[in-house]
Amino acid sequence: MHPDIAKSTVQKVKKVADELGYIPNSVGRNLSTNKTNTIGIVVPKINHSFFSEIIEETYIKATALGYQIILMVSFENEEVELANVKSLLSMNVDGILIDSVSTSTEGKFFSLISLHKKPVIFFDRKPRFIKKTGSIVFDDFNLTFEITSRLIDKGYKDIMYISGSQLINICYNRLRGFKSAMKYSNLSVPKNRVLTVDRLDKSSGIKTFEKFIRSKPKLPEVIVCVNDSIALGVYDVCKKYDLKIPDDLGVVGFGHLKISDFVQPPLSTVKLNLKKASILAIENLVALIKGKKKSTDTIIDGEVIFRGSIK
Amino acid sequence: MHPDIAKSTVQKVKKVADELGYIPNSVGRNLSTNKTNTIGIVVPKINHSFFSEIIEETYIKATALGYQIILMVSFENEEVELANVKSLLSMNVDGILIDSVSTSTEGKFFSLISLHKKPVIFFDRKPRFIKKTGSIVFDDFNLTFEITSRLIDKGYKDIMYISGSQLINICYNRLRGFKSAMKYSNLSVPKNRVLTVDRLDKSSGIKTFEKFIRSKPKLPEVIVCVNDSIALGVYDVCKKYDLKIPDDLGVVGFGHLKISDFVQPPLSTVKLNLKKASILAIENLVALIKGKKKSTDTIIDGEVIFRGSIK
DNA sequence: CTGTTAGCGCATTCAC
DNA sequence: GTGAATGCGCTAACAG
Repeated sequence: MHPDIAKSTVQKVKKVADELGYIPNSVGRNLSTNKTNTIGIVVPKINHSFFSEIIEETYIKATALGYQIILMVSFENEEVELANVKSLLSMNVDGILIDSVSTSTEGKFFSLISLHKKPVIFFDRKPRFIKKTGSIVFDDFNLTFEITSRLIDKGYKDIMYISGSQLINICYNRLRGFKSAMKYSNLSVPKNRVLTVDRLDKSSGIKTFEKFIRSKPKLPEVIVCVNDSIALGVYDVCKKYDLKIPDDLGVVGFGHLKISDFVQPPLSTVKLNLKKASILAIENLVALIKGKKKSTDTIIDGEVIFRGSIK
Repeated sequence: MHPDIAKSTVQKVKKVADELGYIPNSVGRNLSTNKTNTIGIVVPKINHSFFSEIIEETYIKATALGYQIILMVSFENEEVELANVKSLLSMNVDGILIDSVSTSTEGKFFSLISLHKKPVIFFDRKPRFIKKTGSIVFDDFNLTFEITSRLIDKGYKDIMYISGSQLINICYNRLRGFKSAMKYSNLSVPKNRVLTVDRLDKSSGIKTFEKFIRSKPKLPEVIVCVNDSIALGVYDVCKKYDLKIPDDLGVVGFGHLKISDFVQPPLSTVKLNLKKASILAIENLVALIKGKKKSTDTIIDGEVIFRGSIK
């Protein structure tokens, strides 16, 4: 657009175009400029309060910055995640934000992204074998340290932990935080007091914890779970086997799912600053896309909430 | 691709391409074929169990049929919705699924879609002034008739209704269902027993019902709300003004939000078959895109659930 | 300062 | 049956 064309002319043309219903075809523009003004987002699930909040917040921020979100869902499956990334690269998104479920593909999806020189931000979950910077993660270690320490302060001693794959940063750091807090108070963590789920969803939590219960074990006093989904799985199993929370068993989660406010008793958990994280993630990604900034790693805060699920 | 090239050759080429990390650029293909294999979806919100379930189910079905979802959010705002539709047309999506918030633009977004000859399916909410076929809606009239009739059977007589704009099909049909059920039992519906909210979200419900409560009215025995969000707004106001549900006031919603299971007391509501509706919507839209079928209108069933929110 | 043209990556068409 | 040329809609570079 030339700056010396009269504004009235520009407006008139625009108005006529608008009246005629003309809408520029962005596919042509995309091909010509090699930019699409789109950001690919890969998450494990949609219909889940944690992820739907992230999707909504990133959508809002991206829209405000002139980018359209292309949403991809991995359904907690690594192969699907790889296919998602391929699709995004095929669609020539300008950058990728990924809450990655990968544990064992050794970063195949990541080398593809690198090869195509696409800016990428790891969000929340990041495979530990990927060393590259450019991430927004939560303060998993310290928050788990804190919630565990405060349980100990309340008098709990025999504490069980339910973790996920140690190849994922969040599982690794949360378990480390738990073990550190226990060690700090000179409490031991026997091998049989750490369970591991296959996937970080409720059904995996049910499967793992029910297997434990069926072995007729001595119950721990409280169970710290790697996230709320697993904790709610524990709730289900407790109900099935008639164990009272918090009297027979305390339960603690991480992540503050919406329904954790409404289950009976309300779940003690860690509330993360999802909005702040989402906004910063998009801002950083757009800065990378525009070449305005180098990759950085940021840790986002959260807050421990104790409620009826513990004594 | 020529059919007589040996399969082994094809596989070899594909393998090499894969190893090299080559991924075809779909932007070029889209321009060349004038197809994008994308479906635009416009919804009022993401972080909301009703919509996030719809988004997830449509995503799953669309992916299975080879289409990528382009998600747009209107945030219950008509102008945003119009901008969303323009963006989708600009991106040259192959078809559009819209849960429309429009009440007064007189179908400006719709004439644009028509002008661009894009297949469109109206989902759930549809502006009443648009007569074109191609919709998947829920059985608003009959389900509201049923829930109201069953309240009457339980002995309720003084029943209030909280509705939304009568220009939106769901509000119109649900209110009609309510009035029909009342009339069927020879119960009157005085003007002051029907409230109307501006928008179909919780905050509008709070605003409207609180204004009513502040006028120190004679309370109805039960309130039937156009949806669960409004009903949960009523819950909030009842809590604030120390009204006990269901003793002081019964409350009934529509749509079965996830948290309606967990609020105290659990909300009586109508559970809709969202998965069935979502799948059918995508199937129909893809059939329209492929020119395999003419537009149809389908009504999806649901189920009345009575719980602690009524006596 | 304005109008013309080449080219983005792919599919399809047309000669060969 | 193969390979080269054309064009999709737009932007950017270029020539006039």
